[in-house]
Amino acid sequence: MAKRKTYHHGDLRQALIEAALTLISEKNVESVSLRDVARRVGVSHAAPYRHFADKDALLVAVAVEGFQLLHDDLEAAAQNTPDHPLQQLQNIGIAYVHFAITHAAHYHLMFGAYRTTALQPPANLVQAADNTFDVLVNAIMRAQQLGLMRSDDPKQLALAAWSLVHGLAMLVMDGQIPEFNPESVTSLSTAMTQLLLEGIVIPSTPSMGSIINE
Amino acid sequence: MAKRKTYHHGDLRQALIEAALTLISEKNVESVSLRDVARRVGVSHAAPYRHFADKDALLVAVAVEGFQLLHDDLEAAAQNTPDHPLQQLQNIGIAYVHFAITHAAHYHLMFGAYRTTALQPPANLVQAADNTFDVLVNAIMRAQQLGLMRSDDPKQLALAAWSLVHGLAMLVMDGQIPEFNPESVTSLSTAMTQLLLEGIVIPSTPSMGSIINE
DNA sequence: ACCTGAACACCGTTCAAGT
DNA sequence: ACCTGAACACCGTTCAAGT
Repeated sequence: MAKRKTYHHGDLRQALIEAALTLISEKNVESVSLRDVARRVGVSHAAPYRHFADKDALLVAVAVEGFQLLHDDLEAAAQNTPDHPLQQLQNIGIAYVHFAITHAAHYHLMFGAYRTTALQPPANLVQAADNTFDVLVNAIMRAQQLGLMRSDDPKQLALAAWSLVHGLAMLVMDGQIPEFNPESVTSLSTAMTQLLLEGIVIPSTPSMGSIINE
Repeated sequence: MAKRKTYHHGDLRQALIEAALTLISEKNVESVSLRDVARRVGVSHAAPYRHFADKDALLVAVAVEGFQLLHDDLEAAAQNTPDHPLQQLQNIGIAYVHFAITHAAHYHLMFGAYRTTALQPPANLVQAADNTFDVLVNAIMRAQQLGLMRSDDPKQLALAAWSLVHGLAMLVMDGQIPEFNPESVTSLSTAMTQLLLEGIVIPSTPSMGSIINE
């Protein structure tokens, strides 16, 4: 009892972040108010302003934590099959989509939090996203070093992969895809990443290799 | 004068949709209030409820119009090069990203409007999205008929393409990509669609054709 | 330093009442 | 039928005041 009376929570800042995440997971990003979060923590509705400039700043902090979680998931997926870079890359993609689906509200927040007020995302959010992106870039560079992948700019290749899994995750989360049952998501992301790896045109037709270019 | 006094606007419903789109384009989706829209049209803040169940219903109507515009843009892009299905498919992808960038606020609304209250998007919104998606599916089926493309389920192939352009558009709009100047977007979407067409692994290595599969 | 409570200018939504 | 104006229960944010 004595400990808890000390002007609240020891670390109100972190408590607010965790409460926000909990509430967002229970409902969705848009319908969580800053006053909700304060109530949840047991503090007045003005108290958060001692730790965050405004509601957006709190949401950005939650988003940054999300990118760190995603980064760790992707790294773990990469470590599972370090021997085969192409499998590794595909596993990263599958883990990416899996994270988005199982942390839907959090994931949405990660890419839309700042937009309430600011036009550009804050620097630390972009930084956290870049760190995550680098897991992809590194896997692609390893594959290139082994001669398994085109020697294009690895950032370009990684952007294609990121776009694919990000778009797929968004479409699934937004209910735009019929096959939306949680189990089929893995097979779906497996098929999609496979298509990007191999290409969707007929591969073994030497005579048409240049038709696409120009 | 006489005409405009007739209990407002003739078609208040359509006037609200257009005013909402204008305001959303000027600011962004989140910061536009239903009362703003009513003010813009010159009507009381309760008047919209004669035509829409709630704010979400109005936003969904705006989103449906967005999908119709996008559908028409994609069809136009497909008609430009009807002779070569692969070029056609790539042009559709480029036009898709171009639409998203040039109608950023509208595009965001199309994929996030309903989420304020509902968990699943309303049926007419999904229908409008499906019509747009079919432009992609049809282009892929034509390419398949000419033997230019894998004979996988065309919906699967179209989903990969949709995921790619949707993800790319989202990342660009969210400021997550360094190369975000408007001119380079076309070359960026050209490169990305090209990668999906051709694949990102080294194409001409017959001995490793089965490594990716399991 | 850190938090509170009242206050301000807004919301979305409802509903009796007007024409 | 279609719209209004007041009212309700909320917001995000600010700020003097308390400990």
